[in-house]
Amino acid sequence: MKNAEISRLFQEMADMLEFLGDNPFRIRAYRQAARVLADLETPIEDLARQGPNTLEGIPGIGPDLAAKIQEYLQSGKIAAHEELARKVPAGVLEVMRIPGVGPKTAQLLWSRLGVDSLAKLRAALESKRVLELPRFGEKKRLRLLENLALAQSATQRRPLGSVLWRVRELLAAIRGLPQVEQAECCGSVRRYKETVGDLDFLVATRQGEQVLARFTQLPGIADVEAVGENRATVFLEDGLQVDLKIVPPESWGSGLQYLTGSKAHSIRLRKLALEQGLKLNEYGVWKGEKRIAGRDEESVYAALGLPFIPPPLREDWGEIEAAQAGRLPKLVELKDIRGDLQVHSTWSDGKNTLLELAQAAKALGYAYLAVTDHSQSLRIAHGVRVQQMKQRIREIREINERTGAKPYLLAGAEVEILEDGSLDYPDEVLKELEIVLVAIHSHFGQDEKTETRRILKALENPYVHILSHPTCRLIGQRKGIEADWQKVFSRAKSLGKAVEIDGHYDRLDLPDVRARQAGEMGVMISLGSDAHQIDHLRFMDLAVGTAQRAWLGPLQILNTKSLEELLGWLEGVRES
DNA sequence: GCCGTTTTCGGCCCGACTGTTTTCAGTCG
Repeated sequence: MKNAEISRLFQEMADMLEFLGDNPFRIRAYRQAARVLADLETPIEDLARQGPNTLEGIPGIGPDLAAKIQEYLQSGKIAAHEELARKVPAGVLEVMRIPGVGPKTAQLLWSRLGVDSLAKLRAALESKRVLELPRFGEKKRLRLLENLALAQSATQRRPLGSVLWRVRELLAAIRGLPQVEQAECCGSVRRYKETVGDLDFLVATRQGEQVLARFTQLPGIADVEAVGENRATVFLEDGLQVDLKIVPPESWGSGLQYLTGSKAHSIRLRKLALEQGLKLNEYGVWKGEKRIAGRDEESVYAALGLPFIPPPLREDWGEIEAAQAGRLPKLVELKDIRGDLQVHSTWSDGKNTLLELAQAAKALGYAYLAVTDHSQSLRIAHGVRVQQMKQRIREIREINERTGAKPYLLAGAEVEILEDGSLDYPDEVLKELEIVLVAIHSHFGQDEKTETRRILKALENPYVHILSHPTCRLIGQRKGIEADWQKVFSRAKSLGKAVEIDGHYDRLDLPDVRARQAGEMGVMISLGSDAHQIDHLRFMDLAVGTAQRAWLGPLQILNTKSLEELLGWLEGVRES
């Protein structure tokens, strides 16, 4: 799939055109096309095969860019990209990525001081030669030096789950400030996007300046980048950027909408407003000078003739059209979840005993919990040996008796899919288990055909219920395996089996786009926290958020079923 | 460069903050 490659080339072309001072709307067109390509679920080469009209049918792709995509697919390059690369020194693009350096500054630094790398930028800043440039003073010099250091340490987007505890802490601190009427964390966190670039907090208050002054003093804040009347930008000790935006209480809803984004979604809304003779900004929906909505988010959408669109859908992935047509999905919510279908105990690599897990699950109000310890060949995780299995199942039953099966522990396993697609337990063991997950933890490097065959073989074992963390990607660390997902999902569908969204913070696997594809094909989706200790059970929240981003409703999710329904489903899989 | 039940040409989302200015350019979200 070449979508990401072409998207990156268009992005670079936009950067280079910007550096050269080209038409800003042309630049925007390249960025828009880059975004659309990156979000596309279908391989662009499949669409290209259906003829030129199909490519031009993609919003944001016109005749020119369609031709460039074809050119890349045929020749592996885009002549216009190479043409631009000849005019723009390679290192200039990374200089432009330093916060505070835009195209104009980069152009100035390059043409006057020959800056075409981060090393030369540092030298120019440290030697103070930059002060010769127009609109360049000492403050700006120091700020850029600081940003350069920060950029080189921590500007990567991080997994959502790795910042959530920080979000809760900060939100509590902000809500605790005097004069704060309402506060929320917005941005990609509120949309449950799998990675987070920065944190965006919104506060409703009439005393913005006082709130901002206190906010910048909160513990853990290492550096204050900017503070005005209405917003502040700070950095935490680990380099994470945090923005806080102030709106008056009557603008709380429009402020939420604005700060939650996504940018693409907001731009669509603003255009929609203009078409209706209205204006949308963070302070409200306006008819001339008069604010006609903004107190809450529902009113903002209503003023534009739309039902409320839940934040996880706000990506311009068709949610606005669906809203206009009255076809927004009813999304699964955390409160619909009756149990967790992937957890690990001390029988393998988990930190808590079966009993502790049962008690923690009870506190969450779960009706059931599938204990899915690793199978024997996963030595690193102390996989359960065949000869231990009888004893383990006996202990699970004992605990069910002790607790009155509240919650009911299902005897399960996360069974290794071996290199050739065979499973790590013999069928005699599998059939003793009430729920069988299968997963890949090794031999990731196989080609797409081999990997697909491997997964299908595992799925076809009659005792298997669920394909766990299917792509095996680790966010920011491992790309994941190549497989023909269309084939995998279609086989899962015909076998009546489920695929999982693993909510563990570094997995979120299936990813949103793939989960949406599976859901559209009618495959049952199972949610698991993949908890290895009791406080990881809350990763279910991330699994649900990802399911929402995949447009999934409660009926498509296996663990919204009651215990009886679930047991019936599990048996049904084996009978068919 | 894209797009169009107002348009095939003339538009293209909107506002805040900083630093260096003396009214605003550049950058960012």
